[in-house]
Amino acid sequence: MSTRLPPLTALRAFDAAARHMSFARAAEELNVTPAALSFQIKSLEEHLGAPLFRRLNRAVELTESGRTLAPGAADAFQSLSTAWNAAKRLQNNTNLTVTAGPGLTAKWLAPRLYEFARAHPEIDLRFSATLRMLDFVRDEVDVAIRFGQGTDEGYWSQPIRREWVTPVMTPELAETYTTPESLLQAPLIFDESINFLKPPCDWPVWFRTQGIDYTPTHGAHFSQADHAIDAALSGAGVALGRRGMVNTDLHAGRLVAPFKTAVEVPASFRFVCAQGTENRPQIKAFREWFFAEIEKTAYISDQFTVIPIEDIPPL
Amino acid sequence: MSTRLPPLTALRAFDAAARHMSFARAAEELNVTPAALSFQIKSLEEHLGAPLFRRLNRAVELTESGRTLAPGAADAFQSLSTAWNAAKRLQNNTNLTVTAGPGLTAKWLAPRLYEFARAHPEIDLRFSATLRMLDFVRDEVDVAIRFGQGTDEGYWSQPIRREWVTPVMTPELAETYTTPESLLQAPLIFDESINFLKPPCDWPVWFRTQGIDYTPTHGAHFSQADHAIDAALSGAGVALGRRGMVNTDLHAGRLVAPFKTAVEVPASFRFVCAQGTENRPQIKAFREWFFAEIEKTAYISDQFTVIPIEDIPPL
DNA sequence: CATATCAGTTAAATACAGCTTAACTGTCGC
DNA sequence: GCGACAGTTAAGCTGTATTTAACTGATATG
Repeated sequence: MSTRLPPLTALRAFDAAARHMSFARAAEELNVTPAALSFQIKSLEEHLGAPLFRRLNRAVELTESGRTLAPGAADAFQSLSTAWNAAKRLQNNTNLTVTAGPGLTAKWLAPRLYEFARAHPEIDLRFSATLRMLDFVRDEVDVAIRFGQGTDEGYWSQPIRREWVTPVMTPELAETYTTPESLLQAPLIFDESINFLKPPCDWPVWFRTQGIDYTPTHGAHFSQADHAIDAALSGAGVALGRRGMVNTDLHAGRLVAPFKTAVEVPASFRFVCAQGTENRPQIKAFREWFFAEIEKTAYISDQFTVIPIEDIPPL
Repeated sequence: MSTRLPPLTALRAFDAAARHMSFARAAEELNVTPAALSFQIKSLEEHLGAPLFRRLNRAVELTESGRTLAPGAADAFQSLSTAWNAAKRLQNNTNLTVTAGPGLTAKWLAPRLYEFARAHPEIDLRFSATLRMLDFVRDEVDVAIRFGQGTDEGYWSQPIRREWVTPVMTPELAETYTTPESLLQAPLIFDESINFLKPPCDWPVWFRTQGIDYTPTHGAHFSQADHAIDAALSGAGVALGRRGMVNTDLHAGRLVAPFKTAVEVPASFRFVCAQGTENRPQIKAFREWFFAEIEKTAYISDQFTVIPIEDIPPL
């Protein structure tokens, strides 16, 4: 049990030697002479009471003891290294790495990147577009914009206003499809990126708000929200657009939402960062800019009657 | 990235301080004076460029940097410690820890413990009865006797002869239930510990080998094999006994298996240890004793017609 | 077959990290 | 106000870790 640990530098030397399977290369990695490394390994072997390496002609190989120790040692130094880097990163107030889903990154963050850079030239902003749930330390990320029904326990989290979906299309298409009923003839575009929601939030649900019982079967399906919006932008059809994904295009007039009923999505975006980091200069700057930027297109939401999904009558 | 790590002793001091939330207790743990610990922390903070602890009146608390570093450091030293202990354990040739399921431990290993101890007085044998799949390093175990359909890739593994099941009961009950058909009236005992097998290996399957279509619904159910055998031993009914669990009692005559048909179980016991440890003195001694002991009751298997489960005709 | 080279070891000298003792600061509880 | 407590600081010592330089023994090369 409480067998005290051997000298840590010796363990680090062993780790390097085991990873490289060469004392010479290990010595190089640690910026010491091969002699020093040889001593370290020898000292460790004395502490253990058994050899860790079998010295062969021009190579070394691990003994059973070495093979037992090596993986744990590698893990340990890996873990120390990431943790230390993460702590170092906190010292840096000019870098900021933000992760968000591919859709939001493409449709909301990327188009505004230039504007943020102009407002905060001292901050080097980076994006990491992934859906993977994240570990701020391991993934070297400072801020996450997450969408879903999850909770953010253990993190600092600020909800962004509620999401809704409503049909969107190019202004040209809007001249043809002027009533909800006319959409029954329209080419519909499906965004599967929010299929995981319960209750679902799809075309049949929106049609129900119009008193229409219709489950469309044909149309283009996209696994990512931004691709669905891009298809709508190209005039390919009518998409059920999520607020966060389409407000930029609605604001610019590239898309229109002719029907003034929207379905509230039973999930929301949250601005998430590690507890206690919310006031680091670059995170605070980004957070304030981010929420101010959202407010700029808030007026769009006011144009809609947003119906909570549970208030929609089944047909 | 390649930010070199700070002095490792300082990191260890930080780990201890963060775990205890007290420099004094950390110093005690590391067998150094509080002054030394204070210097270590200070040195680490200089390397980092930021404080790790906030010094309060009579306590310390972690800063954000400290909170970022602490979990990784704790993991790292934990990992080092287990790996080191595992390597140390390899030096010890007098201890042997064996893990097996509760059933085998109770019905096979425990009754033979005394015999092994007499044959190998120099070896201190310990049992760890658990079903959990194991990590030899983390769980401080040398040998595992595992039952199942799994593979043992990455380990040294030796299969034990095939398992089968056949009805067993006390000699007294055997006077009443002399034919397979008579079992339809017998109180049956169910061992649910092998319910996970596919295809299943239960009463209906054994009855099919006798041309009987019978799915019993009543009877005592046990989640562990040894409890089912204990029930049979007490005369409470007829159990479907697994070879490994009942051969000791059959050999001793405490149980009898009047019907000479057994169903081969589609899974087997394996003797498993870490690669390269199979010839450590105590493991080799145990292994040889173990397989020799099994051979002693091998004659029992010869008394049965063992039918592979896939050869049993469906009814 | 001699020779250069490569990987690791050993010896002796040295530098410095890390430790200790001892005295000090500030706070809390009595 | 006093003593106890938690952590800090200063000065000096100890021993670990490192370097230089020479050595071993195996392998490749001309």
